[in-house]
Amino acid sequence: MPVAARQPVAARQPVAARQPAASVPRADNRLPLILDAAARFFADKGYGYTSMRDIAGAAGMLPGSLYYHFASKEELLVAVYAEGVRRIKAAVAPALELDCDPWQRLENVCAAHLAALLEDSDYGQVVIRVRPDDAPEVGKRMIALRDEYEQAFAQAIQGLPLPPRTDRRALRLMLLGALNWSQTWYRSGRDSPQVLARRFVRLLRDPLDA
Amino acid sequence: MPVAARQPVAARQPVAARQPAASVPRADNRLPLILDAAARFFADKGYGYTSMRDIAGAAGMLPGSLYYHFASKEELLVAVYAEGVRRIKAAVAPALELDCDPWQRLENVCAAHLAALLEDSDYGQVVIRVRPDDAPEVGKRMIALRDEYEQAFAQAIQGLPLPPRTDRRALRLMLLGALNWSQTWYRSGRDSPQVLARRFVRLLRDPLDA
DNA sequence: CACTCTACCAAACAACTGTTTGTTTTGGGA
DNA sequence: TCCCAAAACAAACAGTTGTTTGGTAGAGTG
Repeated sequence: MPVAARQPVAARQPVAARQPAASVPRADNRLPLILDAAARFFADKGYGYTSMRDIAGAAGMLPGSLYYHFASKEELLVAVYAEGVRRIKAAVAPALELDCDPWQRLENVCAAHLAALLEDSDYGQVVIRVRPDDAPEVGKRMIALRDEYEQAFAQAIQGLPLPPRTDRRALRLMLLGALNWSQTWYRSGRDSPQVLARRFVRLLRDPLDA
Repeated sequence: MPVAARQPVAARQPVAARQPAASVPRADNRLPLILDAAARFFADKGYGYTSMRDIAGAAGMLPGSLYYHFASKEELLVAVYAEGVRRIKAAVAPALELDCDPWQRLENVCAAHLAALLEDSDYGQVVIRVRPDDAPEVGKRMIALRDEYEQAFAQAIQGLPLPPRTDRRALRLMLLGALNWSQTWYRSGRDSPQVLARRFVRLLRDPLDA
């Protein structure tokens, strides 16, 4: 699937600045359209199973035209991925800052995380679905982006009043894993993210040993 | 990536039976080699990112030769997938049948599940890594195979002495999700499956609310 | 020893891949 | 109005993909 591996030279005039003057983007810029289309395909077919032609077609343009905006397919992926992380962070942030019971806060954070992952937009799904090593050239950047967010999640766990010697790292991995894996079995219209978050947190909070 | 989509006609003489007599397989059959190679590639590159040439090369034969044993790439995948499910089931079965404390049994089941998933062989990893919809033609069969196993897992949870009105379904989804997602962050040589299983089960069992 | 399938080789097929190149359209500031 | 850069087109490139076809070495059986 790496197919070509010709020199990735960078696009003609990427999205970066120029020498002389303003380099003002135009109003009819279809870049957001490209990102939306890419996000949709990456989310429900996966990165490798999506071709540049799929994306270009959905955005109403020709494959080659994408390379005016992105130097490569992988660069397009990071753009979508970064936007995905940004959205998840934005969805979780309010819940994180709300001043209330730590357990309630965690539940809200989980609910926001789930909603961003399962319902809100394709961007969020991309972050969970696409593996960094699907795009070797930019994998490290993707991991960095993801870690950045997970730190925010860790913060919600750090605030919990837990018994001494509780393994907070294990707790984080367990909860985040359970949430992320829900992409596998979740069906829209049944239990809402809010309800699921409540159940999961309650399972952790309450003692199950009779 | 579906590339061709020509008529899948089925291989010349698949692995099925013949009309006249015995159809005795030969001793130097390289079929297991093919399966092993496929499992290895599927496990660490993913289904779509693995080409028939990759597999054939690793098995020391030509791409076309694979079609003597399998009618298509997707059929090869189900074969590997089925073997993967079989191995996970086999790994978990002893723990499931052992007569002991239900919580201890669950922990053992989780440990076996994790070991099969992370360390034992590539076959197990394929079951978690490859999504059924990566292979549309055989996706349903893959789901059926996976469900078959998850029922066994549900059995371990059914045996737990839980407080009334505990949501066993949520508990199963949560635990299984956490275990399966571990493929993302697990690094061999650090905490063993046994240790991880113990931590996870304990987090559920003990009350975290101080 | 002759025969029969099993299991493979060798070579091609058409479709599809990411990407490049040169050219053209078009919006917005001067 | 002119003009330039932004943004897109049109067409090709070289390589990879899953798969098919016809042929053949060589075990295993009688």
